[in-house]
Amino acid sequence: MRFYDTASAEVRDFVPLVPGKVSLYYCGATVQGMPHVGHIRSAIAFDQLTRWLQYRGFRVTVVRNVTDIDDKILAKSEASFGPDFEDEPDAVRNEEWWALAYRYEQEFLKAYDTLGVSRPTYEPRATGHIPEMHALIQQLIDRGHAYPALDDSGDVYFDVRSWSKYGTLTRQKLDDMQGAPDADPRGKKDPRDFALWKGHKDGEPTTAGWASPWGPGRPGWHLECSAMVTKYLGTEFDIHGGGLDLRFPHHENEMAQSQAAGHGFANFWMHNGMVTYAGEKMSKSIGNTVSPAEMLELAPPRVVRYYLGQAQYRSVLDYQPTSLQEAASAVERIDGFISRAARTLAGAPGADGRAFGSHGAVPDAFAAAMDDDLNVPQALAVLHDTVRAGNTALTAGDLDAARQALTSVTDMLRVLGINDTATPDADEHSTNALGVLVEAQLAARAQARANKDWAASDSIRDTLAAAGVVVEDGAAGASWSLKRI
RNA sequence: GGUGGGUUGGCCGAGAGGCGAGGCAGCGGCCUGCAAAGCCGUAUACACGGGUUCGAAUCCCGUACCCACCUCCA
Repeated sequence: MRFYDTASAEVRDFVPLVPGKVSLYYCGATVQGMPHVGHIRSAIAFDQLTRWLQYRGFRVTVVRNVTDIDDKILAKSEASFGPDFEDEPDAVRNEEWWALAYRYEQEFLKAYDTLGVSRPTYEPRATGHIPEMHALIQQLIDRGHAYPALDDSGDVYFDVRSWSKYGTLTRQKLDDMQGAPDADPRGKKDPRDFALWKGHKDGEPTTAGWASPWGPGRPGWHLECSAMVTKYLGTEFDIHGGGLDLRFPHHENEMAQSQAAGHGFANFWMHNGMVTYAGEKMSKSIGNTVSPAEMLELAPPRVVRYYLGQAQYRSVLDYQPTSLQEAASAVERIDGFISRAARTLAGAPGADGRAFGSHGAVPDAFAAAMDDDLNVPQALAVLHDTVRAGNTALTAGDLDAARQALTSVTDMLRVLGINDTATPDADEHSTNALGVLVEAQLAARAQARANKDWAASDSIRDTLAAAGVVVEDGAAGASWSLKRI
């Protein structure tokens, strides 16, 4: 198994620190607004990674943080008490920062759940880990890598000049970097020094301040992740993930402060590519975001999941208006095979006695693709090839081959997180009112066809189609399904 | 100024020195009463200019354009 490691800028063999176990931390959301599909793509990428590691037999501990305190959350909450607040349609008036953060956290969770992102093992909130952060800050001060602000702001800064390895994650030299735009020294020794602790400011709610040895305040963003990852995964762990845009400064700073504290920290750094819209990065500040909810109006969750997960995780994914339709067609093709195969194989016990959908193994080519830095596009090619082989087997009446393809396809779908489908509609509905009515119509149509009354036959088919029932004629008579997409 | 990535057929999207991944759309065929679904077939694709090589989309040099990060950002 090989993954691209951002720190070494190469694809390397992945060997877990502890045999049989993998520890994975990836950056979740700063819950200051509604999720957009860029956030979800990241979660899907690391969900695919998790599922693949699990398929390979590893016990995976997944940690995804929630940043529930930061400047924007406070600013938005404060604005919500103002007279002209209409930040966005979903915003709520007079909302305390912690309520606002909690509300958006729930929105993220809902989106993750809907799109089949497995729940992490732990999902810690920054505000719940203040003592751990204090300990880490103290450690850095003791080691000479952090200092209380030279002014009276109550901030505590990381001293980048004290850490010679600063910049190694992103291969940048301090002196080549543009000066921090807020060149306001604010009591810093170097403008690039970053806040570990932010002193409480007048006007900020008292609920957003915690006592500390350096005065009341709240944690800096970068520090949260370092403190939490250490609590849940230890001072050294296998994989740290997140969006490509987090490499600098966030991950560079995390790495610096943790390693300066003497931690081994991440063995692998994995970063997912951005989702763009018309070639531009999707982001709140540009205002070109597409929300999961908007996509879910256009396509069912599995199609959205397929779409957001179909590209290799490191590549840019450019959203086009037609993208979801294309994904829908691809998913329909897969589902069509599963439905037909399940229908044909129902009641026909397998040669090896296994029931429909039982767990088997994924094709070697699929496994090889996934092992190679999660090459999902290539894995999907194997999936589609298997679907084709399965369709051919069904046509030929080769039930064993069809069964094998079906098992294989369902296993691949499970790995990719687009499973939980394909209970054939006809079975599902055969005993309820809809099923009885449709079957009655199909019986009438069969009679009309026997009489070669094509007009009557087609009329019934058209009526059913208008109601969302798709009729297909096959060798064993007509079958039907509900139009899904 | 620094750092990283990209430019593949109508569209999406893999690959990375030598059989034209896969999906979507299109076209032709088989099947069908007609459809649908499925299957089969179908493309002078690799930004541009040089070079290396028996052979380059893939390596080297140069050029152009695009994107991301260096500020909050998945």
